Amino acid sequence: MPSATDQDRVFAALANATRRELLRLLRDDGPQPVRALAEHFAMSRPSLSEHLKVLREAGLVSERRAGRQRIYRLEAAPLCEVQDWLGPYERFWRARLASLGELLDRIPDEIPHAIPREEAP
Amino acid sequence: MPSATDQDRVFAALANATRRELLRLLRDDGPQPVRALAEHFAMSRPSLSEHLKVLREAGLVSERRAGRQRIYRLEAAPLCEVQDWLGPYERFWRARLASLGELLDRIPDEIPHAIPREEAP
DNA sequence: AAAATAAGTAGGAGATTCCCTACGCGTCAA
DNA sequence: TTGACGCGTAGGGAATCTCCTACTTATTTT
Repeated sequence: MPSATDQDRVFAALANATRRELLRLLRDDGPQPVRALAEHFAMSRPSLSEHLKVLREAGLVSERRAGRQRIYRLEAAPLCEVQDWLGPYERFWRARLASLGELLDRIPDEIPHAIPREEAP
Repeated sequence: MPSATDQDRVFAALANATRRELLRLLRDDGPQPVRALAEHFAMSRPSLSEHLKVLREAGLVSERRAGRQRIYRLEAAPLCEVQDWLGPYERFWRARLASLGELLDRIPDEIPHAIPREEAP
């Protein structure tokens, strides 16, 4: 029954700091073999291989064989879909930031009254 | 040891279709009590309560008591942070879409050669 | 051909997820 | 005050996640 959707797989893949760091490395340092990626983690290499598998199945990375290495490469298309998913929510945080702005604007005047000192009896 | 970060909690909260649908309902229909939300799901109400708890702990919803109801409300700030996180990846899918665009531009000319008809012998 | 290298797979332990039913707590209505 | 209502929490079961240590497979080097 619980056949995960594409979106489930993408968000689940992103819900782990190790996998997000893998994506960052592939983004900042370009395509790399597993060995090079593994140097940045305390984790065992097989565990890292499984993280890469999760990213692969979410479509977030692709793999190319080169001799006995496998070069992993960032695939950003699913992230584009995440951004599309965020779209309809955007106006909500814009509204919230706007009212925070107003609040901050009012503070200089209102602070003296916001926390009134107690009077001695 | 693996104390989840804020970002872990947000992505994990989003990695479930029920919770994403809850967010959509709060976005499209505004703040609501649990009962109203529950009408849209086949799931038991206590299970839904736990999904709301996950969303609460990710900061994606807030709760206000009104009599014996609890009104849930969308809090979009963490989604704003997701968008910020996406920022550095944006150029990757733009690059990819651009080259897809080029490809599509070439198709009208190349299709006749792309799948050549077999000649009769 | 044998050894070394790169990386995936098997299998398992412990934690977490996601669903359920049963129950407890506070609030409103008779 | 008694009962009904709205919601959360407890506890449990099945599945999944995340890590590990072997082990296998494929390729390159000696």
